[in-house]
Amino acid sequence: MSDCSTCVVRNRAICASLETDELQLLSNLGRKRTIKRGETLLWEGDPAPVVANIIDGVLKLSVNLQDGREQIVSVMYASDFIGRPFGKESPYRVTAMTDAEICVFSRSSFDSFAKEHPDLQNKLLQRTLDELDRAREWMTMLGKKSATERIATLLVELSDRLTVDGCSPTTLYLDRFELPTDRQQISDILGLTIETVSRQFTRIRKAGIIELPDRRTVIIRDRSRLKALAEMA
Amino acid sequence: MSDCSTCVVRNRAICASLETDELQLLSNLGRKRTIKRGETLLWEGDPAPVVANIIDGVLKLSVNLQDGREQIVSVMYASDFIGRPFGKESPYRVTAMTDAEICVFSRSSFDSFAKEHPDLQNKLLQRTLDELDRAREWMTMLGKKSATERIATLLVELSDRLTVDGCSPTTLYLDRFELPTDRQQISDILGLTIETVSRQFTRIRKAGIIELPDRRTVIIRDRSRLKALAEMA
DNA sequence: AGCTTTCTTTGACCAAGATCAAAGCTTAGC
DNA sequence: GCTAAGCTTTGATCTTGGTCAAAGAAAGCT
Repeated sequence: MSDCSTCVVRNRAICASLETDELQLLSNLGRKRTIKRGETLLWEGDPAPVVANIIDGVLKLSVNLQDGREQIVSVMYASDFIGRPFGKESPYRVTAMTDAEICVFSRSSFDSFAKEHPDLQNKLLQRTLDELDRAREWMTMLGKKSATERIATLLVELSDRLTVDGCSPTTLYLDRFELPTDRQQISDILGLTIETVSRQFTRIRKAGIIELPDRRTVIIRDRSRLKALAEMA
Repeated sequence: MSDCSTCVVRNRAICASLETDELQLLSNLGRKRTIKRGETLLWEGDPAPVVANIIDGVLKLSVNLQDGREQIVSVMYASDFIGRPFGKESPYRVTAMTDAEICVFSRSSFDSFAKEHPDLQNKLLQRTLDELDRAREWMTMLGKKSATERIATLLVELSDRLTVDGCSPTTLYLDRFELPTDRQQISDILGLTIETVSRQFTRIRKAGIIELPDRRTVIIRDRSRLKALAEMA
């Protein structure tokens, strides 16, 4: 890879745990790669030959049931870490929701590098714990929340995580952002159908809480009411 | 703590990554503790002062919404690791579903011990990754599966994880086991209501797939059909 | 541009599961 | 043993969100 020191996620990705010279070593193992929207990086059941950092773009992890149903189990953003280090195969499919740029490592070389850099491993552990917390929050949504609550929750999360550079130390929420995906995928994230998603968007829009100038753009007009919707009914 | 070397989960818990002398050190930091069914070990939002290994019994992690709804986000069994090492507070409540025995460490002492034992940390990372996989499988269930599929999935999982000693190398399934909990909690695990859970139990029983000699006991009569139910419709 | 394809919205209807209510069973206490 | 307090099951009805179908809008192509 050319140069980690100028990488836009240098200080947010797991690489942040490394000193300059260690970073150089890791840098030799990885390479930058772009993937097009819709392209699948890892298939479920693959020996999962790679792990990666997301430099830019949005990717999804999904579980696909045999009858064609798909559940998106995670949406990953810039600086997130992708893949299954140490042993196991990837139990889910990893697909780009937008054009994306990632920094790829072969799993075996990453594994052995990690084994020798406890700080990196510690960072990875903390990230995985955070990811687990996020997954469990999502479970609560899928298990207990109504359609309206789910849409509101997703919009709040996106306006939080989709910040242009993502690294503002104070939490910066965007009031206008682009949905990284079409209605079908939103429904797969939320465990709803496309029609229900559409109806709920219309409902929240008519209530004056959001605006939808075009199919991809969301403008939040009343954040506190949106948050209230996300929390209860 | 008295003696790790005779601990029943010695070879399955994260302690398995330690040599005898290291184990002795860790052993000095921890202490055994019993908790009664229904007792809560950690509250959400707590500074989460402890982490623990489960020696025996079943515990649940739950998220409680303000209006009283509860979603159980994980069920933990013997040898599982509980708590949030490194920094963050516990975002969920940890409660015993059965009487249980656990091995507790103060978080600060565990954290510093872990920092000095990369093998332990590596083990913890692998466990967390596994736990993340489990959580995401659960998400698929909550997002996409029908009531019948959910019950069947839970029964298959319980018959797998509730093995008496849990350490058979070949996968041993139990055909007769005790539900660790009442119908209410089953419904909170599955994202259903208590009535739906009851009706589905009746349905599967009448189909001859399981028997329910009393409210807590389940006997699996036709595992392949149960598994088929768990996978699709 | 005009035409096709794909995505989104809206409507009418349906069904799975929730809610409300009551009756059976267990369990625990006296 | 008897009674009271919980669980659990069953039934009747209602609601939310799913399904089926068609009309509108964008985006792509020639």
